[in-house]
Amino acid sequence: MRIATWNVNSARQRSPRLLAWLEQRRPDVVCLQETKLTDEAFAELFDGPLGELGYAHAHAGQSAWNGVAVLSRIGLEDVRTGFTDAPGFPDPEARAVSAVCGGVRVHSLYVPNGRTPESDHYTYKLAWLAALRDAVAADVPDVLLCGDFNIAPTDADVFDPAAYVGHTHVTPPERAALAALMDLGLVDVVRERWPEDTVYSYWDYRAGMFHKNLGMRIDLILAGAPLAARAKAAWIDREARKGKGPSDHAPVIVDLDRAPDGDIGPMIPPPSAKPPKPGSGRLPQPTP
DNA sequence: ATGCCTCACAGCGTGAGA
Repeated sequence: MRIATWNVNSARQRSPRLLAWLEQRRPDVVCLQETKLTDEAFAELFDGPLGELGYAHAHAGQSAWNGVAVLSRIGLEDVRTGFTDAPGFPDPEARAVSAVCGGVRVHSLYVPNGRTPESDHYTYKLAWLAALRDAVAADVPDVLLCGDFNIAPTDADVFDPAAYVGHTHVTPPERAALAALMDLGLVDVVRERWPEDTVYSYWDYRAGMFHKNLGMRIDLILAGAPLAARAKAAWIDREARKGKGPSDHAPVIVDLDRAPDGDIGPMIPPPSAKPPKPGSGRLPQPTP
């Protein structure tokens, strides 16, 4: 089961690349952000092409700004637009949609940008994240939170932390809000897979930032622990950021292994088990 | 070449993105 999330920065502008990418990567479930389309416009543009590729879709949009969707070719049930007590700015915005796909509730999220730490939009961002946490708590652990979080979880997720002092995306309150969300029992599957690596999902269009690999990792897949344990691969598809007419974000992809049908036994020896004598096994021994 | 910003809406500039 392959799940992906991609801030496409206008589904209309990205249409050819999005459809080609779906054919190439064949994800089972895709979360989109910044479609920038009304539901009617999205349906007019994508009902046909997505149907041909085997995807059903749930879109929550508005004119010009925001807009999120879940695409699935493994079932799309119990669609929910927005979430309980989601704050607006001041009116509700199209920043969240979720559906049950293959037995998992998948959320496509576009967290408010925040603009500057002094702005009303920043207050809105924190309130939105707090409400999201309360709203999704009941979905854990069979849940995937996918999307553009507009937060770099740690300084390792920013090309130059010094360049972002005083800016949004890296402030302690934003990171605390993300941490509170993850404290529900969610795992950042890409960082878990690449603990020491430089991995970014967004690069500014300007000044050749992508080509210098000066970016940020702000697009995340947060998985309930049992789902995270099934992750066989988790990566950021930098290929989709190359070439002509890309989004400024790259897709994030996770491949989940099939759920075990029954008890497949412990994956590691219990703590009480005696470790084998050094040199007694065929596997290389760890070096201190 | 991975190659130096893009998008929407308005209406040929402006605000937003992060």
